[in-house]
Amino acid sequence: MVANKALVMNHVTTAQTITAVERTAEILTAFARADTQTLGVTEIAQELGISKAVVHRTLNSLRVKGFIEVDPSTRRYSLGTAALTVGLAFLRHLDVRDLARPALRDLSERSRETATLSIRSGWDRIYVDQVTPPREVKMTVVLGRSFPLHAGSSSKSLLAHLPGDEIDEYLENVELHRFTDLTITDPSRLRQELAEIRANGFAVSMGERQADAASVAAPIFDHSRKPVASMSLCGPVERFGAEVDDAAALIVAASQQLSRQLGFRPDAS
Amino acid sequence: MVANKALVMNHVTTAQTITAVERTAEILTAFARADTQTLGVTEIAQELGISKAVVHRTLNSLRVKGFIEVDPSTRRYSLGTAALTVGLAFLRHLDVRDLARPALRDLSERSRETATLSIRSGWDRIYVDQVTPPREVKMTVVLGRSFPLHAGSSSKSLLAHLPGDEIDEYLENVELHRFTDLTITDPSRLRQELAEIRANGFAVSMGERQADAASVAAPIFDHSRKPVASMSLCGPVERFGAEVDDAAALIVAASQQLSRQLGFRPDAS
DNA sequence: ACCAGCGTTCCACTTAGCGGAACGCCGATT
DNA sequence: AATCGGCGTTCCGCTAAGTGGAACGCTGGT
Repeated sequence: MVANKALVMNHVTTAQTITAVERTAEILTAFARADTQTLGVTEIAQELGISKAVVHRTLNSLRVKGFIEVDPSTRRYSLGTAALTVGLAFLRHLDVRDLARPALRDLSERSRETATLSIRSGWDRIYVDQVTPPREVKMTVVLGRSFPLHAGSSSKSLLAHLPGDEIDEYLENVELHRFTDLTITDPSRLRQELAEIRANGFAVSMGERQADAASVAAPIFDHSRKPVASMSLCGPVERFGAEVDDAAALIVAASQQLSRQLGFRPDAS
Repeated sequence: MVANKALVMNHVTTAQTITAVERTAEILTAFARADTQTLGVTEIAQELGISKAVVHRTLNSLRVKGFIEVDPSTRRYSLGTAALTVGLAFLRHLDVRDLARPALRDLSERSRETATLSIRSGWDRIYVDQVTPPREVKMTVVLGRSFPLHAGSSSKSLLAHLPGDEIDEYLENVELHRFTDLTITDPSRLRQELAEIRANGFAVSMGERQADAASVAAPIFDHSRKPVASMSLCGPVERFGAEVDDAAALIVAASQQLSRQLGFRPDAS
């Protein structure tokens, strides 16, 4: 017999999560976010609003499993090799990366600039690969770092090709964080820009995410016609400005071929 | 029963760990170890001996934090982008990798074989980088995968240069797992081999870890004279057999230079 | 010689979460 | 179409596992 569920409802809704696990995830993420290699117990506890005792025990548990290492002399903690093993396991199953590697090399060689690959993850994108040219002045991105979908050409090219309702959702829920003076923070202006990007087939950014960097990007679609990744060419803004048109042609051709390799079929409907 | 419990309690109270955290680590590691991209709840629960309910809630918590993704149609789980972000953060702070990159390229180009870099982690080593030659038949290693310190040339070259008491500890506590027919599983024969490796300055393996692969490796020392990493050249056993001497000379020179760059100073004491 | 602030440990309290069992759903089989 | 095994998911009472404030012992800076 099924009891009356309404009666149970005044109880706290049964959380289908475990706080200790979420805290673990947050602590690991804190190490990834930090610009210093090591973190201290108090530092983490304050940043995440957890008691020192809990942070310490969590770090200890992670240390036993190899996700965290501790320097016995300084008593400061850093990421361990198990973190690497798990991260690279993710990469190993990322087909688009292997597929894009030759294209990135080719793009970088032809343009003599940096070629990057990002994948979408929720309202973010993440750099997963790059090929840099053999020049003294060049751009380098941080692999694994995530950025929101409104700033920079890679981001915009992904956002532009999402279904309309998802774009609405993004514009309604995500604050358009200002990275530089040139970041587009006005939703209606961003909408206009996205329409242009769809018309052109590529996105351009001149210092929207990083002041001294310019880039051109185009999306990569999978078999279900969703934009899953994005390739870009990028470089220092002073010299890349003149290269935009050539770079755009290269990046569009390369990304279309990759989409086809992922099973994407353009149609007329 | 009650008295028994009290005894167990007394023994366990000193453990400064949280089981939920350790389980989390084990579940993430299970994804890295699996050869399939996705895992199911029951599958994980059985492998790790945890109840399905707990696995489900843990996965759910990790999903919220981006470490795990779920395919709604198949209800199967896979690693998420946060795992990548954390793993690459580890890599970002790994100085030896950046330092070794040019050397790996040079080694691979000169030998026309695969050059690899491993770092030590406890009683294991982990591949963190490789450069492969542009040939049809070549060797490729799985980055992020860990192997024990007794099998293969990279492993042996690290083990050989540990302090004597640590070698003893390894031989006493770690079972010498047999990977192939040629894996050295006899402790005293391994000891002999390690002495030879120290005398030569490099280690050789012909199919000890993988039947059809051969390799030559030399250790990289840091400022405190500890072997922290190892470089190898490796290839298919039939053709690499003839190249061993040349490869050994290359790898020894390169590894010694890297050690110096890490602050290692050889002395006569 | 002195703190200030760190990482670590302790301990009584209590609540978070465990897990056996039940549920609903899906795909394979007949 | 009907069956059914096995999956992921959810429920709920019980309890041991974990929490966190406070105390401790270092260590490095002054």
